[in-house]
This record gives sequence, structure tokens and C-alpha cells, in this order.
Amino acid sequence: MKLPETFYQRSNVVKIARELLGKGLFTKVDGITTGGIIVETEAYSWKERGCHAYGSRKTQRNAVMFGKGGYSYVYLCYGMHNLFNIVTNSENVADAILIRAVEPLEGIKEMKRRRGTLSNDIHLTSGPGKLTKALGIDRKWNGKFLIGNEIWVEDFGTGVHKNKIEASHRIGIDYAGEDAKLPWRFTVKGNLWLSK
DNA sequence: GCAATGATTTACT
DNA sequence: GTAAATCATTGCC
Repeated sequence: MKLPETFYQRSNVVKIARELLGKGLFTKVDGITTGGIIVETEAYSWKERGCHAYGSRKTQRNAVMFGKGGYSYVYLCYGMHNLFNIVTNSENVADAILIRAVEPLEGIKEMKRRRGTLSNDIHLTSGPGKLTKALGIDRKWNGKFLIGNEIWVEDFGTGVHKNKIEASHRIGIDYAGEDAKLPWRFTVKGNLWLSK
């Protein structure tokens, strides 16, 4: 079943990030469904420097983070990569979760076609910029409701066991100083599809 | 109006 | 291991 709106609108973004492991992320474009199991997430909150909405600084780009939970936040990084986030918490509280990697499950052929030449299949969805391309997500998907027919998160009812979840510091935000060390990155231990 | 830069990926030495 | 690709957003002039 699809995760309900209330799942995203709780206040503890770190807890939600951990619970998203093992859930399924799917998109449907032109009648073709693609997606996989979430195996790597990172939590971001307006309270820390790593977040685009640090200090509740609202801009045109991050405005959707200030809305209520259950919507997508997609933005362009390094001029060429679309990164996909799930907005959480209630209105005017800017928290979000970056999806960094999924394990391919459905529409693998279509995902490979979108990704083009791959030296190895392991690169299909093992990174935040890679999985958006595989699932057909780009900036136009910003602000979409996550309980719909275009994009949704599926709860398989099979949670990831506690001792299979690993917490570590987040990637690529060294500029955030002390906040870069927060253990807000969650991975499924030993999974093949984690980003590097 | 303009310059600096990043929640990355890929290919090449 | 290192570097290039490449542009929207941001903050300052």
C-alpha cells in the first residue's frame, strides 16, 4: 500500500529518513512504471547548515520545503544532476529527506535505456543523480504530491531490521562545518546499490 | 546586472 | 587519483 500523508507530516525528520529504508519508490511516465527499493537516505533540517533552508531562509528554489510533508523537492545540482527529496513535517517547517540510492525492482529495461551506456549495471541507481535519471525525474517534478499516479512510495510491510541499518555522516556537504558530521545518513548494511 | 559555486557523475591519466 | 562537464540559484554590486 502507498504510504499515507501522515507518515511524512510527523515532526522527526531523522526518524522518517530511517523508516524510509526498505520502502519502494516508483514513478510512472508514459504508462511505464519504474522504481526500486530505497536503500540510502539523508535527513536535512532548517536547523543545520547542510540544508538549503538553513535558518528558515525561504527562497524561490526551496519554497516547497516550507509546505507540508508528502511532496517532492527536486532541484538541479552541479548544473547537470537532478536530486530528489521528500518534504516532511508540517507547513512552515522546512525539513526534507534526500533519496541517495535505490535497488532496481521494476522497469529495469526502461531505466537502463534512460541512463544510456553503463560500464556496469551497478551504476544504474546507486547515487542521487543517477536514480533520478533512471526514474525519469527532473526539475519539472518539483512540488508533486507523493500519493498519486505519477510518483509514490510503497510500503511493502517488510521493515528493515534494526541491526541492518547503519547511520553515518552525510556526503558532499563539507562546507556545513560541524553539521556535516551529524549521523543523518542511513544505509542498508551490505546492500550492493549504495552510492560510493 | 554579474560572478561564484554546488546534497555529482563520468571519463581519462 | 584527478579533472572536466555545465547551469540554475544565490548573494552581492
